[in-house]
Amino acid sequence: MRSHHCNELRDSHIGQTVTLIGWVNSARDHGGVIFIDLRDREGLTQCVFHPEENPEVSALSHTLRDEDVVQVVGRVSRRLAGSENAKIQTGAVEIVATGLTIVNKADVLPFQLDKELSNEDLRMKYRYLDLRRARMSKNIRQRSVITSAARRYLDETGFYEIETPILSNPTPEGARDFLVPSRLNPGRFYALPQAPQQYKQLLMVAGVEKYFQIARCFRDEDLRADRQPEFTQIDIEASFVTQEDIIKLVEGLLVNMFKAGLGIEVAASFPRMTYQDAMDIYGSDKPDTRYAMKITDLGEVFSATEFKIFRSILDGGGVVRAINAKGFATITTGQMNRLNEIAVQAGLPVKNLAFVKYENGEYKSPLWKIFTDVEKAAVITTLDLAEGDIVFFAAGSRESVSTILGRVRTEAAVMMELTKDSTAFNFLWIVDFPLLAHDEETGHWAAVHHPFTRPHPDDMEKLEAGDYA
RNA sequence: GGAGCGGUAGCUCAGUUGGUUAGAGCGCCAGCCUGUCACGUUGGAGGUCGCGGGUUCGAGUCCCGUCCGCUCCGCCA
Repeated sequence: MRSHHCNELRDSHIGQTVTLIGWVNSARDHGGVIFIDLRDREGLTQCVFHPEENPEVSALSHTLRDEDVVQVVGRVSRRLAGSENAKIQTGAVEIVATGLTIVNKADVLPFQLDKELSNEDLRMKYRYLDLRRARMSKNIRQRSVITSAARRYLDETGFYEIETPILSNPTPEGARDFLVPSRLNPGRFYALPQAPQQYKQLLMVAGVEKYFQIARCFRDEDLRADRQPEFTQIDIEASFVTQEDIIKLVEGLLVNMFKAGLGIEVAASFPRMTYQDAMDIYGSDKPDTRYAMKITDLGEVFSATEFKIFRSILDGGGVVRAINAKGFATITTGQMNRLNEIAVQAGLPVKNLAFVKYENGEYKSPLWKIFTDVEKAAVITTLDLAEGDIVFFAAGSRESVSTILGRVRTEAAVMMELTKDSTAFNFLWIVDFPLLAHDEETGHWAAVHHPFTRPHPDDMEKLEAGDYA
C-alpha cells in the first residue's frame, strides 16, 4: 500500500510519483493550499494539496484532522526556496498530492501526542496512542535493536539461548512469588519465576556450559518509580570460567549494546572498585561517579578531639566522616530540611545533620565553635573547604555513616543538578562483594547481593573445613 | 506495614485572608486565510472543583471521613 516510508524521500526522488500511507501528524489549512505532515513509524513527509492540482482531492483534504489514517499519492517535488525544513529528514522535498484516500478517521484525542504527559493512568488506558508519541516510538525501536545486538553478541561468543519454564515451584527465599492456581491440583499453586536461577544452574550441571536468556522475571513486591512487578533481564550462566572471563564478556556485551542502541562507543574496559571502597568512598554499592563529592574520613583530624560525641564514637571504634558539596552553600531551608529527613531515615541518631558552610568569607556552623583552631584548619584542608561550599558530617559505626552520607550525597547531587547529563555513563565494576552482612537490628545474616555465588578462592578452605561461623 | 505530596475544563495547570458569574495555555467545533511546518486569525462550546459529611450567612478554599494516583522508607537485586 506504499512505495516508500515517510523518512526516505530526498532530492534524488524528485519527479517520481510515490504512494505513502500513515497518520496525519499535523494538518495546516491555509484556506487555499493545505499542508499535512504524514507520519509512519520511520518518519515524516510533508504533503501539499493545491486546489489547481486536483479540486476534488483538495476539497477532501480540508476535512483532515490530526491522527486520521490516510494514503497519499503524489509527485515528489523540491520545496520552494527558503521553505525547506531542516528539522525533518525529508525536509528538502514535499509531495504534491494528486490522490488522497482516507483510510480511517480519528476520534477526538484524549491527550495531545506532541507533549510530555505525566498522567500514567491516562497513558496506559490509551497505550496505543501513547506509543505513537515520538519518544515512545523511538524507545520501542531502540529496545528491539539493543536486544538484537545482545543476541548476536552472545551467539557469536558461543552461548545457547534457552527458554526456561514460567510456571514453576514456589521458593521460600527471596522476593514474594506471584502465584497461579493449579486446576489439576486444587489448593496448590505454581509460582512465576523471580529469576531463572535454579534452571540455569541445572543447565550447567547438564553440561550446556554457556547459556543465556532474555528472561521475563516476576516479583510481587511493592513498586518504585524505576521498579515494576515484571521486568526483563539478560540472564547469563557459564561453566569453567573465571571472574575475569565474565567481566570481559559483559564489557563486550555492553559495548555492543550501546553502539547498536545509542551509537555510542564506550571504552572496552571499565574501571573496577571493591565493595568496601565503594561503601567507604561513596556510601553505595552502585555509586554514581559522574560527580565526586567523596566521603572523606576525619579520624586523623579529630584524633585528639575533646568534643565528647566524636571522642566517644572514635574511642568506640566508630568513624567521623564528611562530604563536601562544592558550591552548594546556596542550599535553601527546604532543601536542608529534606536532607535532614533523609539522613534520619538512613539512621542518623539526631534530628539534624552537622554542617559547615563557608559563605562570604565566613564559616557558618552549629559546631564550628566547638572545634579547636587546629581541627578547623585540618577540616578546611582535608575537605578542600572553599568559598561557597557546604560540608556535611556524620559520626557513628562505619556502616551507618556510609549509609547516611551515601544517601545525603545522592540527594544533594540531585538538588545541585549534577545528575542531569544523560549522555555520561561512567561504567564501573564493583568487585569483592561480601556474601553476607549482619543486620544490626534483626541480628540476622542476610545476602548482600544474592546467595547464588561461588565462594571467593581465599575462603574455599573455610568451606571445606565446615566452618560456617 | 509506614511517611509525604496530589486529585479544579478533553490535556497541563492557576485559583490570594472563606465572598459576586471558577480562570489560562493547548486541544475541540465553526468562520476567514494559497507556502505553512507547534501556521495565523475571529468567534464558540466545554466544570457534580474525586466522593460523603460537618463548620459558616456563604466552602474549590477550613475541619472530619473515604476513594484514587504519585514519590520515598520498609520490602526487593
